[in-house]
Amino acid sequence: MPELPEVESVRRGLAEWTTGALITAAEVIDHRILGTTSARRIDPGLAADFTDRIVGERITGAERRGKFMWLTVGGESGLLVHLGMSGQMRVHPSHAEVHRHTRAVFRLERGEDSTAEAAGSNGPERYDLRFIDQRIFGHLSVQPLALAHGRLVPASAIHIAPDPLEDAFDLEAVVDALARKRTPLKAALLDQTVVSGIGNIYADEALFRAGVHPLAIASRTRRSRLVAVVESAASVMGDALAVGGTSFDALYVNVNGESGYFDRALLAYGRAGQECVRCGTEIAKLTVGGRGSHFCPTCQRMPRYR
DNA sequence: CCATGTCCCTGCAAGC
DNA sequence: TGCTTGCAGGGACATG
Repeated sequence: MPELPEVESVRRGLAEWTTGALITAAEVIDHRILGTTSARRIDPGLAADFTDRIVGERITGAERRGKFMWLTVGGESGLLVHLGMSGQMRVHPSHAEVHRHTRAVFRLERGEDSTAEAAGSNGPERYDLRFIDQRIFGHLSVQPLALAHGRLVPASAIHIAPDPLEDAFDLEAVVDALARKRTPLKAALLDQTVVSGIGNIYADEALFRAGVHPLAIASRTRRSRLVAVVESAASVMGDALAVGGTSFDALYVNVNGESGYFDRALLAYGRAGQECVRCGTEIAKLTVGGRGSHFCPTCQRMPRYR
């Protein structure tokens, strides 16, 4: 399940493989990956419009805010890529066998100018960029860029808060936003308008490391504890990024198809019934905000509110 | 405005 | 053995 560290690993690969490349062709194999949930119903014009907008454009960079990632194309727009829970962006030789869950294919061309057929030139390098998504929770779209929190981001991502790895990240602002939430802290951490990039795995890990119960009400939690939770989220995601991210169920791989190793470092997520590494208590699991939440009942005490 | 609920989608695992 | 059911999850949108 790609969260910030996994998306950043993919972004780095995309930056390396696609910057400066020309998009010479694009094919949408499954139109459901286009647009948002309402738009993805049935709109035959969408796929044609999508490909028309990017074919012939040159990719100038790969950027990310939280779990939203985009390739800058033609200077003024972005090819937004959200991996959802099972999306992958893979770089393949054009002739490579097409994987079963491939939903879109972009043909890229990079390197020498096609006019330069001079001495010893092999011509431009050609390869595929493929969007693969088993569960179709991910999506692609071409968006105008708009200013939000000091950066140009795709229009549909302007409501997203900066993530902990950005210059614009403001710990005090995040804590202020959390303090206004009357919801369980776990749910507030997953709210991408408060802080972006945190998903279910790292929310559980951050709460465990900070020793805070997932059901603690954000607005009733001491600021010092909110700070600890947010700092834990930032550090645990940084640690995960350093080893290429988490591949809990093999749905996440980078552009080269490689998995990350952080699943071995998870202390709470997916460990229900196992012993807490700190105190030996069985890790418990409950549902918060519709998401499975793993925690240690001893290390993460539930406050008593009056 | 804010909080909560529903839906989208597929593959796997558990249960009968 | 083979079916059905439940579960996993991010985010858009609807509802209270």
